[in-house]
Amino acid sequence: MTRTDPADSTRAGDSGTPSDSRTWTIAQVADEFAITHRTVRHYEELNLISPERRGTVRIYHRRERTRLNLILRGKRLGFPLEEIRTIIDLYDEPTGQASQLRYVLDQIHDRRGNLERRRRDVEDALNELDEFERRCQSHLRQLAQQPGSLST
Amino acid sequence: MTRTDPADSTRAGDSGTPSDSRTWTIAQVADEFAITHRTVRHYEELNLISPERRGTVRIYHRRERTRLNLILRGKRLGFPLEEIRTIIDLYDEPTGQASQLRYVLDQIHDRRGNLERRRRDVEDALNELDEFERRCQSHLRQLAQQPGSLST
DNA sequence: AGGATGCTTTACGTTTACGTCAACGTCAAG
DNA sequence: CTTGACGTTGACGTAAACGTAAAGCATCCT
Repeated sequence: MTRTDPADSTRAGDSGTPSDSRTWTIAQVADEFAITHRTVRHYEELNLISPERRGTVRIYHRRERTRLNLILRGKRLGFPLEEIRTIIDLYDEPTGQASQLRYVLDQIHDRRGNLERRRRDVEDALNELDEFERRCQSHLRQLAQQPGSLST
Repeated sequence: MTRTDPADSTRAGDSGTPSDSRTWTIAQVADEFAITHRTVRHYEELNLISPERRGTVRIYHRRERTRLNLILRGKRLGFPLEEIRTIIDLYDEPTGQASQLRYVLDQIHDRRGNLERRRRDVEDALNELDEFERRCQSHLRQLAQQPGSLST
């Protein structure tokens, strides 16, 4: 029950412990993120993460954990993995040239449109749900005040 | 380009034209909702919609359009079709018994939790996107004020 | 009459996102 | 040294959500 939530902030500002060198095994990340080894490797196959290799074994750094957080949130939001990859790749690109930066800004614009529609969809769904609940509850109250209610 | 948006309100209050009897063919609904025949029939196979049958041909009523709106929004939010089915089925159940109503209210509770987390996820993603855009733009301004900028 | 169109069913193909073995390497503990 | 525990690479399986013919009716148009 005491699950250490792997909520990394995207930027590390903790200079007290220069803990940016911590590493994790595949079992540890799979466990903390509540996914399987297979899933972790699958994300690697799709180039969503790229852990270090010590010989043949995979070593996961903070960077991979940050990416996994973004991946899983993207999944919760229903994005396909390929799309998620392009998004999180966007987040840590060199951004050297101005043309490149403008391209990135374009992408950001598209992403925002996408996310804003999702937000509207969520809001609408929640509002409908609320209204429906009100109707159900008023109906339930009516039933409670009528005969034949055996408090089933 | 002049696409009639099939934005039905869930409840019909338009008593001027008792247009609740309009019907559509599969081609019409597929076209208006920008999906294929196959998709429409697929939703029928999964009991997400159940159009009338005139002989062998399918006739779609307002009810099907309402459901299609809910289905497509559910898809945009990343819900699997089976889950969508249980949700929209919930919305038009008999709700006869009190026990049934309580069950429905329970389901509503679960759904709301789910949707609220999605909302948080969307908000977080939007906030990160905004911050990232600000960084990109400030970076772009720096580039514009330095030599070597050939306005690529 | 004879296409051309539109709708139908049947059925196999495809993509995504993993699940599930199988078979093998490796390293510390008994 | 061998037994686990943990890791690795294939490679095939699967469920969801359609795509994509293929082949058959029905009707409408000229």
